[in-house]
Amino acid sequence: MRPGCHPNGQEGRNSLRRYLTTFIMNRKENPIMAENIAELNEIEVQPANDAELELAKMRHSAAHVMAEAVLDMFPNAKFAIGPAIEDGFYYDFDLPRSLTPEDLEQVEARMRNHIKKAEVFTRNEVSREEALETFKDQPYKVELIKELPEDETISTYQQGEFLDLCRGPHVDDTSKVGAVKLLSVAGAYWRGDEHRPMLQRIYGTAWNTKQELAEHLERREEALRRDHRRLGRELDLFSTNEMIGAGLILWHPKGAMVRNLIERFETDEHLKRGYDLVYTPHIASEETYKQSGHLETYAENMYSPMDIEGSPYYLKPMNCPAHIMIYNSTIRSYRDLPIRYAELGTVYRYERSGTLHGMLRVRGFTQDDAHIFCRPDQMLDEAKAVIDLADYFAEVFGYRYEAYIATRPEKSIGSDENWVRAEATLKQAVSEMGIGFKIDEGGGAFYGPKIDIKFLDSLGREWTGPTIQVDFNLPERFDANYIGEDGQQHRVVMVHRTVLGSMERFVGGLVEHYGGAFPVWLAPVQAVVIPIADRHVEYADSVARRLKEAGIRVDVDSGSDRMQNKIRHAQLQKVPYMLVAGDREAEADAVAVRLRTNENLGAQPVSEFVEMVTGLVDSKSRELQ
RNA sequence: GCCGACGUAGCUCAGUUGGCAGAGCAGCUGUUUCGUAAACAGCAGGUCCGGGGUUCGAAUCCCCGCGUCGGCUCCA
Repeated sequence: MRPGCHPNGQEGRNSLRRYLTTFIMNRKENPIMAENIAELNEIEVQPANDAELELAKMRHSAAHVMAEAVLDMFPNAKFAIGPAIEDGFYYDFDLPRSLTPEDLEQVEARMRNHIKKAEVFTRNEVSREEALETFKDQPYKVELIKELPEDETISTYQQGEFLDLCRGPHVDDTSKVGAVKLLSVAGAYWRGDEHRPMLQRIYGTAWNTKQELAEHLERREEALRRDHRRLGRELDLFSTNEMIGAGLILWHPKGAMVRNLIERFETDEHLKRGYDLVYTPHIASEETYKQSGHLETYAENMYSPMDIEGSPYYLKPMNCPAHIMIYNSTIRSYRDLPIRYAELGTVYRYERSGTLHGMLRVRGFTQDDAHIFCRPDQMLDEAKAVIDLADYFAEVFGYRYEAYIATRPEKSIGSDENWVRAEATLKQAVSEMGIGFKIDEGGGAFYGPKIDIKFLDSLGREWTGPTIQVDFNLPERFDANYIGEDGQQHRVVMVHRTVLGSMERFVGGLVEHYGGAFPVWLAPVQAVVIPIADRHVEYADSVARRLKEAGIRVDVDSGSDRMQNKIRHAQLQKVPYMLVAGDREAEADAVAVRLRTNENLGAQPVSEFVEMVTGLVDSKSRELQ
């Protein structure tokens, strides 16, 4: 965490990438693990049960088989590490040339050969000296051996011609490796350090049966079909533009409608829950970020300053300094607290070009930001109230979620007393809300502990959700106080929190969660009226007028297409309702209601349809009837 | 930022050895007036990502830049 304010929550979107990110994070945070290099060459996943352990063992063995195949093709290959990961494995190689997709096919073909031969995995324990001698031509292995703890047993595994430094375990022989498919080649820094050599990493997936492999590949296909970048274009929600610039989102009318509906909902909800709305500028003077500490520790994420009559000003990367200024604009009494400032605050952060990703990782975005200023004794209730809000939003959007409490990192500021109290308070808040949580040991910001809530979407993928962070830093830096009952000045407690994160990221995630089929209350177009022939257009228009009066977002498809094609078109746009209007309907003041689920509800009086839809909208139902 | 791949019509893509810029869908126009996922015909649509170079000639080869994608790093 950086100093200053709450996180933007910009994690990779797919499970593999997220998994790896998490893995690397854990390495950094756990020096004992990080020292245990041998483990790097084995199984990175934390198996929950025996079956998962067996699967991970098989996948790790698959990595060895892949290395064997690569050795066939490149006798001088240098080998780095090849662990099992979620759904599969990878191995990093240093090769004389870049791998092509054709190479990948060849590696896979050779792997199948080795698997067919049932080569036995043979374990050998060797001394450090023997190991160094054996791997003297393998600089990465040598580095690993040298860093193994003194008392570590060093073992090697061999199958066929391939010998690797490895602690195991492995399957008995290569025939036990299941259905394998190589997925991609990518660059990866040796030991994740951008100052060290770039290796070539081959990712593969491996399953016990062909059937499971096929199912996994189908899940990948499904994720691809739901990709918000693809749906964003197909449903005309947003775009980016090379001229405008990378990482800057253009919200088209339909995407803007979805966003606006969410913003209205969330703003109303905040007002109901005692937040005050504020607006703050997009730029602020250098002084601001000197005092907040951003220029000390967050400068690399900030854009170069612009000159205003000789003074440098910065595009804001966070909203908190401005909010704290509003707090400090007058003397506060303990009676005024808590004060909750909410703002859909648009911030700009420099992200390196290679990290940009659709709407999920961008350079300009709008946070549903809020800062709560309270007394220490109010922290518990405030934290609980935020959790309650998060729980409500999760329910409305149909996410399950998991909570993590991130505790004090080694490098941190603030008194022990403050930390102990804040951590205890956050734990108590989560417990009292009846929510299970995991501890992210040492994962807190240096300026305070936090609660992270991860949303789990319809495909079981994790998304950064609400965060609640206690901040001991900014109130100090900006001398933010209140007058207590004792007439003395006291340091105010500041809590940063977002519930949705950023609108870009949240809507992007929501598109994938729903697969583009928004619930009725969020659908940019809720219904399309489909006149069967030209003579029905007038009636269709009159239906549309009545629906619009009732607040329903409706289009009339009065083109010359046949009804079938109009239905197809509305269906592909994932419009919830297709209202067919022909002679029979015009006669009966009705519409024939077809759902995007292909269900046909038959003819309904227009008034009945309006009632049904407004009911579903008011309740924010995810059902269509 | 780094490694690799890619960039041709709104979208998906083809384009041979360097020799006239192509298809399907979408769009527009006309015909058709149809009962639950694609009527028929015609027309129009191009800075072949941008800039520079090689060449008689560049979408094609070379260099630089921009963007996108898969990862790494970063972010959390």
